[in-house]
Amino acid sequence: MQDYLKGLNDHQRNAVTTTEGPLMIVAGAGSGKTKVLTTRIAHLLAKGVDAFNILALTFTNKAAAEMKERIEHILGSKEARNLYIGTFHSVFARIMRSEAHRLGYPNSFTIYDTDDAKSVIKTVVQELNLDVQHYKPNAVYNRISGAKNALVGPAEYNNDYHIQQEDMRANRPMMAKIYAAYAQRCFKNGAMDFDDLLIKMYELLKNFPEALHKYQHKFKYIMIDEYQDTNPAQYEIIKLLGAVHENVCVVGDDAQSIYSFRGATIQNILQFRQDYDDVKVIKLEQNYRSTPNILTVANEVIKNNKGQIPKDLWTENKQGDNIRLIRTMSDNEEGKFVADAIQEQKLRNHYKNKDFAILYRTNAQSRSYEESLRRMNIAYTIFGGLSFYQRKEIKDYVAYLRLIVNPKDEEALKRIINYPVRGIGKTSVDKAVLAANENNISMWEVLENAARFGYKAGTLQSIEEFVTMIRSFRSMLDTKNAYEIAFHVGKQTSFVKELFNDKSTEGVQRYENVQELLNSIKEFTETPMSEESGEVGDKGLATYLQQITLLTDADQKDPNADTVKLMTIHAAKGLEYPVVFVGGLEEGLFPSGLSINTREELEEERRLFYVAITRAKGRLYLTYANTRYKFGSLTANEPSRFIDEIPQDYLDRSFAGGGTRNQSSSGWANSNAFERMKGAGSSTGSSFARKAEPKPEKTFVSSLASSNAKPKEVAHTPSSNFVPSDIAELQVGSRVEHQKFGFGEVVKLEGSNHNPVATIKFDVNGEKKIMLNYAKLMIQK
DNA sequence: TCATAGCTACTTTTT
DNA sequence: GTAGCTATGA
Repeated sequence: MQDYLKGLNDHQRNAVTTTEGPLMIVAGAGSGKTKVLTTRIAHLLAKGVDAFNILALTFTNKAAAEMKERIEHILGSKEARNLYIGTFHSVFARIMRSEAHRLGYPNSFTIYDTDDAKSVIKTVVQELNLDVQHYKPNAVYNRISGAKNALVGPAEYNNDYHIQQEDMRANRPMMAKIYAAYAQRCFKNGAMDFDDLLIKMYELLKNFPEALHKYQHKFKYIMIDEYQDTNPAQYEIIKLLGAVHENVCVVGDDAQSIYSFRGATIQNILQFRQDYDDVKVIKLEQNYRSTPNILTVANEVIKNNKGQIPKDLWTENKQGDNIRLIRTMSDNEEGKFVADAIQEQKLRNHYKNKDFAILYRTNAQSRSYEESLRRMNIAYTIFGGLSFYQRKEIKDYVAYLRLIVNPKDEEALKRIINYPVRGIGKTSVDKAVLAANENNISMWEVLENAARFGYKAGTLQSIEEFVTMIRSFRSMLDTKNAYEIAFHVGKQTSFVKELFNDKSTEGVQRYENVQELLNSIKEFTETPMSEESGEVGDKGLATYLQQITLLTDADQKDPNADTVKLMTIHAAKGLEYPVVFVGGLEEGLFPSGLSINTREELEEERRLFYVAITRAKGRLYLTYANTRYKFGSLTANEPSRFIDEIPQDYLDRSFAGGGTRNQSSSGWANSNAFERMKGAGSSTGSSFARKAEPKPEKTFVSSLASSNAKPKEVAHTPSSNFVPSDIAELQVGSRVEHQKFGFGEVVKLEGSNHNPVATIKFDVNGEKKIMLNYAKLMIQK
């Protein structure tokens, strides 16, 4: 037997050596899924299969990179670099680089990220003379994305009775029009959004038999990781690609399906068994990761979901500690508790920073942990949130590069045409966009022929200079690599110099970021790629741009650094840590208040909780806070319903509420004087700020400033026991306290369930309409 | 045409 | 709390 097969259990080995025919591996959490996948690929290669004939699709770039590395390690060779391995999006983007022309796109097409896409949507909504407030880019984008992931094109969208009914009910009758206009605009811009990468791939295979034939025969072996998170578009593509050889191997766990908001459907698992003959199913049920305690809790929690694929996850690991459940008074104390616990565990059990992960439902929650960790001098890394490439200065720079590669890219053009300021303002830009639409040409073409469109002499000259400059950059495309061009652009345009001259802290940071960007481009041009280097523009700008758009924040940070890792649960999928903290176990946050309206949504939240629990190898801490700042205002929260689903014998409950005395009680004496000053002009001089603000002077200044700016409003300082009440209990006639406006009486309740509005007559500030979703009100009892 | 200040609306999760 | 938009004055 080959060495690499020795460390596998029977089921795993079976999965690895079953190379021919459709195969479904149902892999429970921690059952060695990645190991099986990588070994299976290594096995194929060892058997003599050509790396060029293997396609492996993963969910993240990180997973792909890790897999490659492991395969190389098993084989001890560089053969793995020739594998087609990556995310659906990146693999298809790579293929599209040489096939897009068949669909009428330039092969140098641009990939629009979510921001670009929303910006285009906004533009088309405005051009259709619709209200952007009503057709919010965010909502429209999600709707269109949903359609695309289900392979519903603009025409079908428009003709589908149910879809139309839905839009009517949502009072968005123009959705189909917007969808069509958006798709057309992207096409005109020579751009694909994330979803297009899938859709266009599908169209390519569906409508171009030569292309289908080519890739069907190229990819003799197909493997798909995280299969439970694939959507119908991905499913159909795989079905087409795998139709000839039928060597399709999918690996997934229905209990870990957490991306239905992105169109993923567990249906794909059921469908798979129907679409192929003789699907072999192998279950991996032995867990190698977690203690029995953690596993039991996870199993018990997920039992509350209906219709799981029957699975019996077990382990031989030794018992371990109970799960710890900690209640704190506030999000800040939650952060403090976690930092303290990390410190304690490091001392007591000799853990390193990298043994800890802090997981949460929303990115916004990272703040309190960050502060506490920083205060305790514990090194940490946050994954997620704003990616490096989403920073303004980087997007600006990249926009130049994008425009050079693809002048039709209107988003890029609009971004930089007047950055740095060159006298082509909003009016001139609007005019160019209009002219482009009227003549059905790109905005760039309008600029190239600006003289024909009646610009004033001064503007015309600016435009011509701009066009000349971009053209000169473009002339470098064929002869220079990405770095050379990027460097040249930075030198020729003055915005880098402007950044350099900005000596503010942010300015320095921005300049450093730009330098980092250049470094990354340099690195890109110097890293060797696969043997297929004959492909179009390997070290060219286009390839570079494609790569960075598909890179997420998580891909840019070192997962092996000795730091505490902070990330959302979504981002933690596939990872494991000796000690895991799951924070914010509160109703409305986890499960999210936006996902408790249907059974399906709630079950997905529960699966998310399952994923969170099963990240832990040895110790698991669950925390929740009684109060938490949301949108900058304080809210009170109930503990999450998921806590009740945990068998209570497995839980050690405790309360971490100490250490705040100096902030609330012994601060009274000092604060009274401070309060009197701060509350000057307030009708409620007796009030006291209960907030444990680390910087009182900030509160002082801002409240002073606001009372100066708005003399009409009398400042109010919330009572010491101010905790917002549940708005559901609000009635006409209720006596309330508002954090800003003071005391008053509810005169009227109106608005929808989702957005209730109360009219309140305040004692000193008069009648005001208050949006209850955002306001902080305490009902007086 | 441009820079700034102040206001508003919003926050799930991600390729 | 903050990004992004609008109104304002230069």
